[in-house]
Amino acid sequence: MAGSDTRRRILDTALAAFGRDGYAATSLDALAADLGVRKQTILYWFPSKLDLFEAVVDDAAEGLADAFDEAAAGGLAGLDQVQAIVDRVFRLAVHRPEVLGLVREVTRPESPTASRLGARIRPLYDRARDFLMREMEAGRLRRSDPAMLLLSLYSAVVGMVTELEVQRIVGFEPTLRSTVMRRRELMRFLRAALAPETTAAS
Amino acid sequence: MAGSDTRRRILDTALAAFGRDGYAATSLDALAADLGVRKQTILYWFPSKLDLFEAVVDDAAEGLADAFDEAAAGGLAGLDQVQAIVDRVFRLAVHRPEVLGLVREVTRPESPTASRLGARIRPLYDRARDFLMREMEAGRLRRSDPAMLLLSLYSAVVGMVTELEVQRIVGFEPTLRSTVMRRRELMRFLRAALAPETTAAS
DNA sequence: GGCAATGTCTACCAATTGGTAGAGAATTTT
DNA sequence: AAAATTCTCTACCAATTGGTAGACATTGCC
Repeated sequence: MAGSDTRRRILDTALAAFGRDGYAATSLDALAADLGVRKQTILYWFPSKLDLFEAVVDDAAEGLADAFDEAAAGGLAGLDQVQAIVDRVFRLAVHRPEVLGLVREVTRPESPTASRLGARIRPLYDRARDFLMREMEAGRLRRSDPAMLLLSLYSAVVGMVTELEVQRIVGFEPTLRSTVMRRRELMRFLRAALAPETTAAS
Repeated sequence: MAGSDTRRRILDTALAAFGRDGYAATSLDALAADLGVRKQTILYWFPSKLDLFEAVVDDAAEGLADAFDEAAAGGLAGLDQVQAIVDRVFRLAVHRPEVLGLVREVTRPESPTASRLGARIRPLYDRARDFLMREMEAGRLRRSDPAMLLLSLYSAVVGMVTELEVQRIVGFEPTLRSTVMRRRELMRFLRAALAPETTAAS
């Protein structure tokens, strides 16, 4: 059983490293040093660096799917459901920022595994789109192209969560408090954009 | 004069490579091959890879600043000004996607040059914040924390523009038409979020 | 023409990279 | 206890990395 524990530890450490530094900037030697183990142990569990990366991507996708499932389990509707998902993603981002870093890493044009993550994410995407369409149909969300809307949501959320460094660059140090404020601001933003028009349409 | 032309070509090619593949995944040899030149020529113009990267960052920041200046030159107000900037950034993203790829690259936590870009971007940031505050004051934009709002805007715009690959992953191939639609969708989003409340305040 | 400066090149180099081969513990199975 | 399996290790390796030293060509200047 010690073996599969090693495997688990490798996956976790690799996720952190790939998510933080990117694929190219992460060397197996450095990873092994972090783990207190030799590089060859990593190559025993994963035949190559790319295989390891793919396993990490699968693992991260699973984590994301779980987070969504959890947020969707409450059976909420409309903006409340959106809020629950945003909350959940933020929680994930706070205590495992590497996951979203990895998403960012894998969604670059040259990524050899973009299609892999795509396949893993696709079901989530379809579910989310169905949800949005249903809610629009029911008049609980403003009507618009759900695919486009999802991209907007994705960009806003991942952007907001991932680009913490921008915050630092621009002068204010990210604290727990400021993170909470960011989430609140994002929700204001989303509410304003998603709420069905209550008065006259323009 | 052939010399400074080489320098210019190196900067352009390096910007494309760093923006597309990231710093670590870009080798000087590959860059040199792209340029039809030897690596040592690059090292003649820029003493080290990191120096080259910093020069590229400066160059990109300058390009961004120019784009903003151009968009701000019209002297528009409120949402019209926001729209002009979004339009301009989109145009930049369409014909030089590497610039925003580089922004993404440089805004990761481990980036050795985050502070560099920060210093270059800071004036733009201050100007934008002043603009937002003025417009809120004048009642032309919904009132909220301008710093937070700027981060939201930044995330939404860069996210939307940069994460083209997500679009691909999720199934629809980015075309010029779809890019235009994305911009329109983003503007709807922003208008909804930024427009001053015309009816009762909550 | 001689000369200095500029710019690109060839020839290397030490360090690091991902990866192979296989020895040697430790554990499980028989 | 012997044998087989599982796991981690040492010892290498070829290729690539960023970078140095210095030769060679080209240009403009006197």
